[in-house]
Amino acid sequence: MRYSRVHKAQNHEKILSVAARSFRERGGDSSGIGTVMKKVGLKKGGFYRHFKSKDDLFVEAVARALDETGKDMVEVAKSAPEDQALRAIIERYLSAGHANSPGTGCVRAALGPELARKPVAVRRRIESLLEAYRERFLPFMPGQTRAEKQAKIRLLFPSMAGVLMMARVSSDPQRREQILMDARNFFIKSFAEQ
Amino acid sequence: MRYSRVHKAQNHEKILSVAARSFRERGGDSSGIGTVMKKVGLKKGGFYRHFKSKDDLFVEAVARALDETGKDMVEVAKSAPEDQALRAIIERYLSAGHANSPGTGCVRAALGPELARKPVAVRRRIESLLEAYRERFLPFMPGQTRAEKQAKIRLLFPSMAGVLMMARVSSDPQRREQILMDARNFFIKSFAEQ
DNA sequence: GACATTAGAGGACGATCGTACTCTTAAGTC
DNA sequence: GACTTAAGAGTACGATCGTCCTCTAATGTC
Repeated sequence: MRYSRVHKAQNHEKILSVAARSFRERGGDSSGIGTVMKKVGLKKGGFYRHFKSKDDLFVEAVARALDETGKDMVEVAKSAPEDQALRAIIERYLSAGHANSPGTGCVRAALGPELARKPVAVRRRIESLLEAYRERFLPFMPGQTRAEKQAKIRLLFPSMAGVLMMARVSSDPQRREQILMDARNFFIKSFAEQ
Repeated sequence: MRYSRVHKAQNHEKILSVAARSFRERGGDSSGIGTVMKKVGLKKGGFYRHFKSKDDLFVEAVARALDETGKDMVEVAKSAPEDQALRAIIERYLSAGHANSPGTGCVRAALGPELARKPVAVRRRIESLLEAYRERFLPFMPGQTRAEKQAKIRLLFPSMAGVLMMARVSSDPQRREQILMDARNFFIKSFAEQ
């Protein structure tokens, strides 16, 4: 039967947030439409009233994830002493908490190679999402020109994502923390000091 | 019918090298046993004469890939002037060629998050493969102690992998090259100079 | 209040998945 | 040369996949 517009909007929200988490936790391929809908509490029959295709959901979920993590990270930066903002960002990104919860963490570290394999049309949409994400961090980056700051962001986040993603491979928590600590020191020294 | 031991060994080789490429190109989930066997020229019926499970093939394929890329990278380092070895490694890793051919490139950048999602037993096997990989690069790393060199390798490769993986998302070759170039400069300055 | 629209259920589509059998027939062993 | 072993084909298993269709009943519109 037909449901109200607000009811639909609520379900749309739920699908998006469940998908954003499920994709990051299991990977896009292992996280089917059926599974996502079931976790929302719906049957898969109604999926296509909300999204044109799975790739469409994927992009929307990535957008949602980037928005959430970006917002969170900016908050962390803002609540730090002004000259410590970037350091706070790095410490948060390379924290044990982030490493232990990919489902609510950075899209790059959870889905990077998968993004690269998507068809060009999808990739272009994702690129612009990433650009918007980077934009948020401009105020916290050192550097003279805007281009200089942008270049640093384009280097810092992917690098940290690589470290985080490989730290997650490690099965030993102690070793994992060691890796993250070394990385924090390195990135703080390279980006946040002077 | 039964085939000879050398015949089996040859097919084993073929399966492994096809899988190593296919996994990196399409991701483990999108690269099924049937597809791999077909590309080898066999039917999937015989697969389990060669491997216990798909995860078993996965680990073996990762081993193969790490061995090949490690060997290649070490060669690059060795054929460079001695004080330029690490620089040569970085330049090769962050080259357009590497970015454009994930199927023959670094496992981290192609399968990173997927590795992190595997069951612990699988992850442990992969960890030790990565350790062996890192071992190869000890001679080319600056640093006083062995621990110091190891720490640098454990930081450098994942970081570069992150950059490479995100560069692959970019649909514009020029932008991609810009990202890689900036990263080369950064990593050379941070690791290969002084 | 009549009427067109639509959210979601339910089910079917053909494909592909990983795994596990049997069967044929040649290889390896003695 | 008789006998055991095993490589690979072939097939079947139950699941799951993304997508599309029909049906229902309530919603939004006039």
